[in-house]
Parts: sequence; C-alpha cells; structure tokens
Amino acid sequence: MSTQRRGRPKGPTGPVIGRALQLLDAFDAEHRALTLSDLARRADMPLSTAHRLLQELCAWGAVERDDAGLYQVGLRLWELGSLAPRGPGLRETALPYLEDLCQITRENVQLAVREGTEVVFVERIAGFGSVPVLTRVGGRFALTSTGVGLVLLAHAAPEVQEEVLNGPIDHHTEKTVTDPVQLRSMLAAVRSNGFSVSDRQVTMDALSVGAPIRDGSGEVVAAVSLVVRYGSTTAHALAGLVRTCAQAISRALST
Amino acid sequence: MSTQRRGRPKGPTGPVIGRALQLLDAFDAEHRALTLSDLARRADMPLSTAHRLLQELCAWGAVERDDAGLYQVGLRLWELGSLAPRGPGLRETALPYLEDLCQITRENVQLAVREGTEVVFVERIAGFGSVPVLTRVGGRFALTSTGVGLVLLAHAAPEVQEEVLNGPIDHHTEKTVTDPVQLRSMLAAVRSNGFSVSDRQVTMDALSVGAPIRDGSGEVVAAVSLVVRYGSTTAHALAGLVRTCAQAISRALST
DNA sequence: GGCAAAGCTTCCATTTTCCGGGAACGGTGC
DNA sequence: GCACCGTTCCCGGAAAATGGAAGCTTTGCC
Repeated sequence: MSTQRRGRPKGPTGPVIGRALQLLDAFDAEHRALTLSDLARRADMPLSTAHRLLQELCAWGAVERDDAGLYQVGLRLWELGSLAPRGPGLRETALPYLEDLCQITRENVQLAVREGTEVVFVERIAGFGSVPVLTRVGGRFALTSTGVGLVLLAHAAPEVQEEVLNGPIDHHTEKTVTDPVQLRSMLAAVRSNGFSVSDRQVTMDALSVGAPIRDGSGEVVAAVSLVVRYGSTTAHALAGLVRTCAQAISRALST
Repeated sequence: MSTQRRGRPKGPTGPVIGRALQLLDAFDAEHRALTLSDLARRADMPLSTAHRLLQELCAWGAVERDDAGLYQVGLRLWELGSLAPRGPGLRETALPYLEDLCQITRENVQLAVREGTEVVFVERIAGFGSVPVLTRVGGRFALTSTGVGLVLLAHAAPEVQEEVLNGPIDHHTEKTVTDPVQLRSMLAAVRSNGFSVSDRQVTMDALSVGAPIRDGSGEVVAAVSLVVRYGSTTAHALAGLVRTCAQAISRALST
C-alpha cells in the first residue's frame, strides 16, 4: 500500500500545561458546553490529543460531562476559583455595601478589578427596572469605555496606560471617546475628581459613574460603579453616593 | 524519605497535568497564599519541578504572585470557574429566592450541591444575629451531617449512598448519627417527608432543615437549608418555608 | 431497513519535552 | 560574618506526550 512514511514528527510539540489551558480557554460565556470536536477545533489540536487531555481534566474534576456527553467547566474549578483573593475575597467584603447602594438608588451596581488591559466584573447587582446591563459576573470589557474601566485605568501604572492608549480602542457608540489625547485628559479628571463618568460610551441609553476602591496601602485595587438610564439623573448627583460607597469599602478592606 | 533514597530516575514520573493540578490542590481556605517551598512540600514534588510548573500557570493567569512574592490563585481561574453550570448558574437563579427566605426568617440560608461523596456550598447568606455558620462558599462538608447533605444523600444514586454509608462517617457532637442503619432510616424519612432535619449533628447549638431542588426532569440537583439556633424554633415550623423556597427555585430552573 | 456521515474512543511507534539533582544567587536574621 | 531559607538556572537521561489511523457508536436521511 502507499506507505507514506514521511509523516510529520510525532512527539510533543509544546508545553503540556499550555495545551490543557488552551482547552479550558475554549469555554466562554456563549459556549459553556462543548463537544469534543468543538473543543479540539477551538483549541486547535488533534482530537486524540484533546480527548486524552480532557480525560485527565475530567478525572480531577476540572471539567465534567453532562448527560448528553458535552464537556463543561467542572465544579472543582469553581471551588478553586473561589479562593482567588482579588475576586471572591474582595467581593465578600464589598457585597453588603454594594447592596446598600443598590437599595438607596434602585440602580445597577457593579464591582470590578483590572486584569492586564481589561476590566473583569467581580459582582453585579441588578437594580429594579433599571437599564439592562450587558456585563456578566466573570466577564471582561475594555478599560476605556465603562465607569469602572476609566477609574481603573486612571490609577493604573503608566506602562499599562500607554499600552491601552497606544493600542486599538474599542468603539461602541457615537459618544465613545477613542482619541488618546481626549482620554488622557479624562483620566486626569478622574484622578482629581475622585470619580469617573462614562456618558453613553457603551450604549446610547446608559451612563455610568465609577469610583476607586483602595486597599490599606492606598493603592487602587478595584472600582465600583452605578449604571443608570441616560437622562434619569445627573452624573454629579450619583458621584457622591458612589464615592461614599467606595470609601466605605476601602475602609473595610484596610482592617 | 524512601523515594529519595537513591538517585531517582530522571524522566517524567507521572502525567503532567496531574502534577499541575496537585499544585493547585495545595491551595485551600486556610492557605490562600503560599511560598514556592510550601507549594512544593504540599504537592510533594521537587522545588525545581514546582517552580517550572508554576511559571507556566502564572503565564496563563491561573496563579498570580502578590507583592511579597507569594503564590495565590489567579483571577483567571475564578473567571473560568464562574462558567461552571452547577455552581454559578444555579446560584444566580436561586439567589433572589434565598434572599427572600433570609428576609422572612432572619436566619442563615445555604445552597449546596453534591460533588462525589461530599457537599459543596454554592451560596450562603448570613442571617441577622443568628448562629455563626462554619461553612464557606466554595467549601466542602460530609454528606451525613448537615441538612443539605442529608437531602443530597437521600436522593443520590444507590452506589453513592453505599459508598458513604460503608465508609468512615464524620463525628462532630454527641448527637451526630454515625450508625449506617439509623442513617438509612433517616434518608428514607427525608425522601417521604420532602425535607431533612439535622438536629445538633454539627454543633450542639445549631439545627438545620433542608429541602431538595429539582431540575426540569425532576432530578435532585441541589439543596437549600436553614440553619438556626437550637431551641429557637421547631424544625417543623421551618420545614414548610424551606420546602416552599426549594420548590420555587425548582420551578425557576425548569423554565 | 439500510446506507452514509459524523463523532467518539482506543491503539501504538516515534521522539520531544519534561524531570529533578545540583549549584549559583539573593534575603534575612542571629 | 555566617548560616539559613527561598528562588532561579542548567543539563543529561528517560518516560510521557503526541497524533495518524483504525475500530466503534450514534445520528441522520432516503
């Protein structure tokens, strides 16, 4: 038969752990349950490789298989994740204050931290009959658009600011600020005012106001924001509330 | 000791992914930040191996290093974990009902699922001035002691029940039931009553009442419980409330 | 019912990446 | 200054990872 002996090299082609993590990366909010083939395609690796790695991950509980045989993120991974200090730890101490803020304003409240050049939402409380929010707990977003993002960017290291401002900047609405120069002055304003305003930069019917949360050493570690329907209130009316809430959380963190 | 007797063979000694997961397992609620040496010791592997694996995990964001250089669980892992269907998905739909139950009773409310032969707590709402609860979100506990545990065990597959009942059974107080025969009849009662009672089986000053949460197919996927100070109320008075709450969550899940 | 297609699992020769002892490097405290 | 602990780097050897292909199961369609 056609003995095509000149096959490609058979041995390992990359760090194993990297492969496994690539596989886990294939999961996202829109794809919580995937078939083996989907996973292999998304992680760009042969089926047999994906299959073997998934078996190992399954054995440990990092992924599970549902009744239909689809792979999904396992509970064990969630348990581990709940040990992360920045996310869950912060979330727990901040939660009561966020709920107070939600009770007072009846609006959407968000808590977020910075991860690299993006925002990660750690908690989200839906206000009564307020604007529907696009974000999801555990979700990511650009640093330049949202109230929390502007706060976190304004207090980030200069290298991070440069990286974000020099890179491509997300554009969502006609009000989205994409000019680096204009963004720079916005960030300066955030630092001097102690709060940020994102005026219809994500959707044309919403406005958000953010404020920084600091740890014991005074460094900004997170941000809290209110998201309200455009026109329902002025940003300034909210700024005081958000700042007060953020300061209360900061105090709680330092102790 | 015995393994480092003579020069150990140099090649790989086990599945790589297993090693990495062993490393992650070293983190728990009491050890959220560890040094390299601690991690190596807890995962039982040479320092150089632990170091290399941690570098890979760091590069991806599964673990991070704090200012002091200590390793901790990374935010990325938490993000991934928040995609797990049984934990966070369940948590989100159940949360409003749990809060209602907490508002009505002013007591501790807990939501949990079964993972193997243990309970995993998915959400916990602290009641006002109620008994302090030992559990933690993301934490584990034996199936035989708590209100949620008894519910989940009562509706688990027979193999799981056998495994738990034949294995060693945790003992906490003089009221803890450790006799398999007695436990079997308790489980039967849970199934026929539609709720469970754990009377001072964990601590002598607390009592908990649990009820099953079912998915669209009628299978028990989680349990909710109230934890109250012993003597403050009768279990029966609570059972109705807990069952109603559990049924409301079940309905919400089926839609 | 039967055929085909797509997906899942197992097998196995090939070889590359991983393993870990050892040594140098940097901190800190006595 | 010395000892100690934690971290990082290096390198020969060897086992574990790789992926093509074949076997097996399920699904779809005429």
